[in-house]
Amino acid sequence: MPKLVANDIATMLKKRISSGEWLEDGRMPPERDLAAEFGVARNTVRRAVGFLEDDGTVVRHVGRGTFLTATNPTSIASMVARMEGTSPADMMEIRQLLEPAAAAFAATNASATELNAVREAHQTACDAMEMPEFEHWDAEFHHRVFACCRNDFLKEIHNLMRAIRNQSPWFEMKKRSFSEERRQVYCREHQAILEALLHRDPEGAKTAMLGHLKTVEKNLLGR
Amino acid sequence: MPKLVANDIATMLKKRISSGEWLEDGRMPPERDLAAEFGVARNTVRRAVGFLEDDGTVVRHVGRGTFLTATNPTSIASMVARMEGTSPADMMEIRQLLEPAAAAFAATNASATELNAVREAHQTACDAMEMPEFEHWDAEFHHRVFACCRNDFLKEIHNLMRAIRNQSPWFEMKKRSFSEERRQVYCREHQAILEALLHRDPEGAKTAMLGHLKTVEKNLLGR
DNA sequence: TAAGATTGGTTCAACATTGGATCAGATAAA
DNA sequence: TTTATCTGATCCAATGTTGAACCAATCTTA
Repeated sequence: MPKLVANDIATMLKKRISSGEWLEDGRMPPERDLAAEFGVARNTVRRAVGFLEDDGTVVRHVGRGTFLTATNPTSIASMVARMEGTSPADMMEIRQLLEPAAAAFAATNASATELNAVREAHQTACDAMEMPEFEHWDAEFHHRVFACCRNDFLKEIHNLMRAIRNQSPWFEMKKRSFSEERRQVYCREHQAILEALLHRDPEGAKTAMLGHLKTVEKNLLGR
Repeated sequence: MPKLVANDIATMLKKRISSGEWLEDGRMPPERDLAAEFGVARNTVRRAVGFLEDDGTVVRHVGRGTFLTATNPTSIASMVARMEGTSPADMMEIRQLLEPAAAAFAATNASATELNAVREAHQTACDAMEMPEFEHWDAEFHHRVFACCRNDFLKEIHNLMRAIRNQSPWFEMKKRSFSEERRQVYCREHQAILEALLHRDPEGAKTAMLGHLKTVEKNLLGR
């Protein structure tokens, strides 16, 4: 039987792909380069890459090159797209993971002006009587707490969550669950968080935030 | 050197935009200037700026210039762009928030087949001797732990973190910090996590994961 | 207001790179 | 020998970059 070099090259390529090579832009070297690298004719490389194409590992475009499908550059966009369909239950679970920790960070790290911004958002929310306005300053309160912790990535995750929650199905849900009584509860709970921040009390801020989020979850999901 | 210069220029421009350049008046330099600066033809710059226009980062007006629209920090595209610049320190902080919790979820929620997948990733990583291959199965181990918890949003956040860590500066950093000794330490720590999962021990999984991430942080950041 | 300069929009031809396709010949296994 | 595979080569088609020219909208200046 002949040598089946193409098969070997295909498995080598697969190994290198799965080991993270060419992940940066998802683009493989030209067939001519691979042929030179493996010391083999281009036809053989073409056959090997053809196998990868057959099992969907790779896509080829004339004039452009060969690209990995597993890690194409649209993947970040597609992740965000999937996130947009996040269920309220999942979201609340993650908020209860992140926000208490953020509050604790904030209690130790916040500057005076940042704390002032938090207080201001809290105050404005308490004064707001209309649901959309309250809603906005409520979100702003949480946002400013995140702004206090010195972690940019955490801030961006929160921005992402906020963007998702601002979409229409969420808005409807929040509107349904809104009531004057609940608004007052939220204000009291925000007050507790704020005071813990002002007292530079990480543990207090953490538990106050967690308690608040439990309330929000109960109201939002009705359980 | 191959093609797709326009792609590279587009990502460079995005980076510079999200790093706050040209924020004063929101106006980018003329295409002719950019072409000179990057040392490419204006057509290439036009194509690159065209990409930015496509995803809404920028608007163009004949006779006036090209202007940023991303002064709106809540746009998803700009959030993703900022996340891509996440520092290793920030990333590790968030991993230490999320992954122990995910491990705890996994210990209570995972199905037998999911746990088997985790074990398989662990085993393959332990057997891998090359750095890129170990790296890949290491990441896969963590990924499969996340797959066990029943929260889709959490999974997507982890995908996001993984995508960020797959970018070139991170890869270099991981390569520098890699050593055979550390690989063995990671294997032992993964083993501990896996065993906690198999014993359905949320607290154990949580602390094992946290300990592991502390080790990774120490190795990666050198402190 | 009018003229000129600046800037993005459009088109074109030339060239380089890259995957697609084919063929004749060499090599090795059945 | 027959058959499948690899080699080396050539040509094609699609795509990207370059450099240039010209147009149209806008701004600046006289």
